[in-house]
Amino acid sequence: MVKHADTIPDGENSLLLDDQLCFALHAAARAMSSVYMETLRDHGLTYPQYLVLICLFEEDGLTVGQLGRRLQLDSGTLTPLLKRLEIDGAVIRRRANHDERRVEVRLTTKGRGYRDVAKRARAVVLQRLRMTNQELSNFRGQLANMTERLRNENPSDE
Amino acid sequence: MVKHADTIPDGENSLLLDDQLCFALHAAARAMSSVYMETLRDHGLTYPQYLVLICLFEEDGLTVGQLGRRLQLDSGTLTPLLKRLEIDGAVIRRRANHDERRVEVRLTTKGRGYRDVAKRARAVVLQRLRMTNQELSNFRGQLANMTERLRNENPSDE
DNA sequence: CACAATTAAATTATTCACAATTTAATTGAC
DNA sequence: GTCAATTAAATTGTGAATAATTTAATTGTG
Repeated sequence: MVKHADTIPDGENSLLLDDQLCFALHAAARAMSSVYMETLRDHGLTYPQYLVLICLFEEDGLTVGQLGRRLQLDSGTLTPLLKRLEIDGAVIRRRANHDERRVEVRLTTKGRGYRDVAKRARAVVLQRLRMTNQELSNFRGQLANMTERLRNENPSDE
Repeated sequence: MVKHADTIPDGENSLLLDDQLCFALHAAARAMSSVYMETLRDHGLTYPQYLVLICLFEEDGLTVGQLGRRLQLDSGTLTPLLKRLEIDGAVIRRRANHDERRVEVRLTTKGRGYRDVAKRARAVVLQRLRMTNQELSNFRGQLANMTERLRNENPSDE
């Protein structure tokens, strides 16, 4: 008897690329990054740098650790990225007075100026997406929900 | 008169991190990769290598270019990745007879053996997600739809 | 046939992601 | 107050993503 389960895309066992949620997610994330880069590259910024900047627009003077918890990135990623932003003149890194282990990151005038670049980059993305605020919000919620479940070691009963 | 539009998360102009679809997407993609890695790392595989392998499970003997079109990756990413898979003994790369510019990638017995690892990795993800096949399929469709719109240079009327 | 244009893959360089280790500052137990 | 434990960031090493360039094979035009 030859089983041909492998050729039946049943959802549970399929390994077909087009059935993979993970591939769709991976592709979407890279497409999103790519669209942001169209605008950002003219200003010498990268997409992860954009994410760091909007964190600082929201609250300036965060430490490396606070940025890392917010963005889910560790110092191995952030330290060199922040050094590049400092060389560019967008931020200043300074050891905290009260605890010299901490490094505080502050926007310069040039750094605050990137706020307009960020808004323009975002506008391009929104124009392409053509989604209503409601749709955007829903989709974002679904993604956040999924992320939370993926991060949850014990799915309810293990 | 002081405008305070910046502090009102209106969806259109907000630069708050939690309002960013892009960040939710970025975080979800990394969380997904992380869960796959939990299983894959025990076998010395990475997540992008997993994606290449399931392409080859679906159709063996693809060329570098065909893999690239399927996964949206160029030779700068694929060549070193495939060399690592070859060193691992999972695939063999061979110039095509009829056109020596092409490099065909074929699974070895060891490579085909990773099919079980791939299924197990996928099972862990599905268990965490706790989504029905219908939900998975819908979500995948939404992501693919979004990717297509992001890739589309001219959104209908430019 | 000869030679320009095209195609396929590889290479080089920059940046990001992440694991593992190291260094330095701070805290806590005694 | 001393010293172990903890915390914060930096460093090191590997792999991946992408742009730009290079090399080699093939195709097409004359």
